[in-house]
Amino acid sequence: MEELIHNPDSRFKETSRSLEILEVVSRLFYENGYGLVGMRLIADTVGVRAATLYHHFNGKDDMLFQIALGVTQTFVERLLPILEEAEGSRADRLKAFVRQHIIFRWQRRYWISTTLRDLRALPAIQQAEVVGYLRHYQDTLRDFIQAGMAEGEFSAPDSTLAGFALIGMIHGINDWFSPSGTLTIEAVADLYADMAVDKLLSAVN
Amino acid sequence: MEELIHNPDSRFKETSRSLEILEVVSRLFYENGYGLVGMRLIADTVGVRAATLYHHFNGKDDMLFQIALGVTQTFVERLLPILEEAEGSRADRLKAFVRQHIIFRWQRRYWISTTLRDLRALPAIQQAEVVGYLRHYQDTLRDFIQAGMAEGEFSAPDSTLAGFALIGMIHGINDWFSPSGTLTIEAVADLYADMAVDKLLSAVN
DNA sequence: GTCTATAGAACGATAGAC
DNA sequence: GTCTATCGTTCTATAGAC
Repeated sequence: MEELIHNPDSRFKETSRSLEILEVVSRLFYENGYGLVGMRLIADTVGVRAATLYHHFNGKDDMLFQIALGVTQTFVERLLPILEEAEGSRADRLKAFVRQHIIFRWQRRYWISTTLRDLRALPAIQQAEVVGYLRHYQDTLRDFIQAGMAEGEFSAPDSTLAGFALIGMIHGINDWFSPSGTLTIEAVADLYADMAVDKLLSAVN
Repeated sequence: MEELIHNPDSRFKETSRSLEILEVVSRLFYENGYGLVGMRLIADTVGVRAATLYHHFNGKDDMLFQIALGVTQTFVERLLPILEEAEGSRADRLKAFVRQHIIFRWQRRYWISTTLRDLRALPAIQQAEVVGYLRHYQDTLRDFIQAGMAEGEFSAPDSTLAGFALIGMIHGINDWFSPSGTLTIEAVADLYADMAVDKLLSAVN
């Protein structure tokens, strides 16, 4: 298994030990599910005693919240701007976004899967903060597709549904992709970007 | 919340009390996650004492296994045949399958989400039995798309990737759909079937 | 920052009566 | 088929030493 890129979110820059722990925790949550992972298992895997974890985090749910908020904020701050800042036509920019989105999701799959799967275990106010970023992402993509439809570059029966269809395609990849298969994640990203823009949203036919 | 259709799987036909309990359990697992749902919470929600549950099931993991196997078997037995038995062209049959697939997934969303999210909590041999049905589903859809490409009715850069893209679109719906929105699940099913067949897999452009 | 020790509650599961 | 009672374990979290 390749190394996962460390989260460069500035919230962690002065406490890299916390980030190291969260890398371990996110993988344990991913593999076992939040509710089945105990503080003792986390401590054993990190290589400390359980009590030590409470020096770095307020509790198990605080770990989950930092994982969910960290990866969601980072996604919105680093990936969404591609839609406006990439080179070329609207179709070109959407393809660039889809490609980077897929690669990001694979690199951060432990954080992302944990977020989407176990978010409901958090208190409502913390859920709402994360969901706010997710909704902003959905809305931004819908508006981008809507604008492309108005300009005649995209075609879809409904911009909201087309946005969700595209998101669904992308989100499903981590459920089946394996780096030991015939395609790299970069190759999958390229083919999906083509399917999404040249087929699903095509205005040609 | 509307009533969910009862699972007609014959495994439950002589013990409908078990099925009633699993309807409650699947919703608790869906809302809280398998690991965070205790036998006492299940018993309280069903309206019995915790010990009573062990008359119907071997344990909590047995409940999860019956949910996962039941809904997966039922899907394969009832939905996959639509691909061959529906009326019309290959494109027509795929549209019918997509529509029924989406409606089925919404009706059985507690069972299905629990299955896909918490399957890894089961012993490996039980996981494998469920995964066998899921792989059969993926393979059948891939072969159907492949055949349609050979006949010139479908077009895609890769039949396996196109199959996963379609599955991803469909599976994502339950993450955002709400019956209180502007579209019914049947309307979403129709629009997605059109997007999948006339756009994503279109051979026209 | 990490440790030992432990509190207090909740966990899955079982025995045996009715 | 459901109950009462309970066993032994594990859980999250804290207090306080180093």
